[in-house]
Amino acid sequence: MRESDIPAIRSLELFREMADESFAELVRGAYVQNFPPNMDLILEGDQCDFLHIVIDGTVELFANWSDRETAMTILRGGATFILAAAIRDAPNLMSARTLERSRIIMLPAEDVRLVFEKDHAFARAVVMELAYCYRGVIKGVKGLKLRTSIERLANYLLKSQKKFGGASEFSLPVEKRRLASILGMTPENLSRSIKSLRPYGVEIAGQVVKITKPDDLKTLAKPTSLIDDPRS
Amino acid sequence: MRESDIPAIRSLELFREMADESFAELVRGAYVQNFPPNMDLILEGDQCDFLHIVIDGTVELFANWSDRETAMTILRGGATFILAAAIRDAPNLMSARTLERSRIIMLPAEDVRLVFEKDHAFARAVVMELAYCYRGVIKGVKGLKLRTSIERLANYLLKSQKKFGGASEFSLPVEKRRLASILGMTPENLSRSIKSLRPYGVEIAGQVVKITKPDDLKTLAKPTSLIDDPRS
DNA sequence: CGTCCTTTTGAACATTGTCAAACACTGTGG
DNA sequence: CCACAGTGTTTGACAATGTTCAAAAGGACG
Repeated sequence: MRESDIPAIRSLELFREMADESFAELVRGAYVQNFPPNMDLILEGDQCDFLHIVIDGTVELFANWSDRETAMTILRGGATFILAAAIRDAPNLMSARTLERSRIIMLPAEDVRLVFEKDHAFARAVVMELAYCYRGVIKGVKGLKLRTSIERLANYLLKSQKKFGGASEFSLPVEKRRLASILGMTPENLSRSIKSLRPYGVEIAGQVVKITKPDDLKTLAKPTSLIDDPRS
Repeated sequence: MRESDIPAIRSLELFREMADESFAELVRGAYVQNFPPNMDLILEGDQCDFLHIVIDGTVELFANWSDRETAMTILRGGATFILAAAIRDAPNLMSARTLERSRIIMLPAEDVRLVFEKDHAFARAVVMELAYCYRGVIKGVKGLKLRTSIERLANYLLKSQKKFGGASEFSLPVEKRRLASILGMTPENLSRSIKSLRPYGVEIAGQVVKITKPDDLKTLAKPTSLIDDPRS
């Protein structure tokens, strides 16, 4: 790995508070690598040898069963993946692939477990991160089980809008067919759901989203911090 | 709390390895309480003051949104709940109620965070437990998104059978309408799904399940350790 | 310019949910 | 012990939601 990567890594929440010595130990065995788009990184069921962290780019976590596939989540800079598997030394429950050209850190899972034992600050950061991920998945399940697909889409749009600073026009950060899978529907169904949001001031042309009646959309979406707030 | 509770608590995985001193500190502020059935324990959105652990009985975690409700999971002896919220000092994402008369430990969340800082063995146990819960939820999402309701039911039955030592006849440990909610369907739909499993050797009368053609059922259910194995 | 992939559209179909009513089970109080 | 209320379960008819398949339209890229 390059020397120049180190400051960026160190400034990630997971590593920010830990002792220099422990950080050095972690970094010693680490790889940093660039991957092209659409590259498989890990395979569901494989043993988990490395904790992965996205520095730059986009990674999709997905899962398969019986010839079906579903997108579980999409990760961008700063996100960790397969932390739980690395900690428990258990097989991965999800596969991962890059969607764009991506830069990724790989920390040997064994080093992670070792440093976890020694360094309190790191242990705390790991627990915080894991609890954060857990809560993220719980929110996802609540959305899936309590909302219709149109409601999920409406809330997704409002959340995206917030991420883009509340602008009334922004660009979808994901392909529609992946978005459909994330939201738990087929691409065809997403296409129709988008149309059915038109009376609520949603216009989507290509990747460009325009929300002209945010209050109407919110009335339909009924967002709540207990499902839709990524922090909290 | 009673002195007589202490050995049972100590033997839980979460506390087994920790120092006597730390354990004493945790137990000092703890409550142990019996609750009648159908008692609300915590409410979604509330601040999380106590880590809860089920000693005996049954607890349902559930969530609400917009006049709808869904069962998230059902917990029995030994299970912790709202660990993630306690660790992060964040609002609960789920509500909890007893289903049967239940005995429950409540540890002040602040004590948990304090002892986590001091005691390595406890910190490790917390991370392990959290990673375990995380993986459990991920498996749940995979089931929801990759399987039809009949497939979920089939796998649920096979899992239950395994829990009962593989007996061809056993008794449902949950009310059907709750099971329906756990599996992500309506009670009516569960009732019909049960019928549609009859050709696969499933007979359910009241709470009594009989599985006469396990191989046929498995062919339909296609269970996999990456979704259906509670450990791993 | 053509090829490949995504997106959209339409029509048929399958699955799941809703509503209303009947039925079964449980526990209570007469 | 029985009648009864209350709750959970099942059934039927129907509506809503979501999927599948096929085909056309639109974009990206060599």
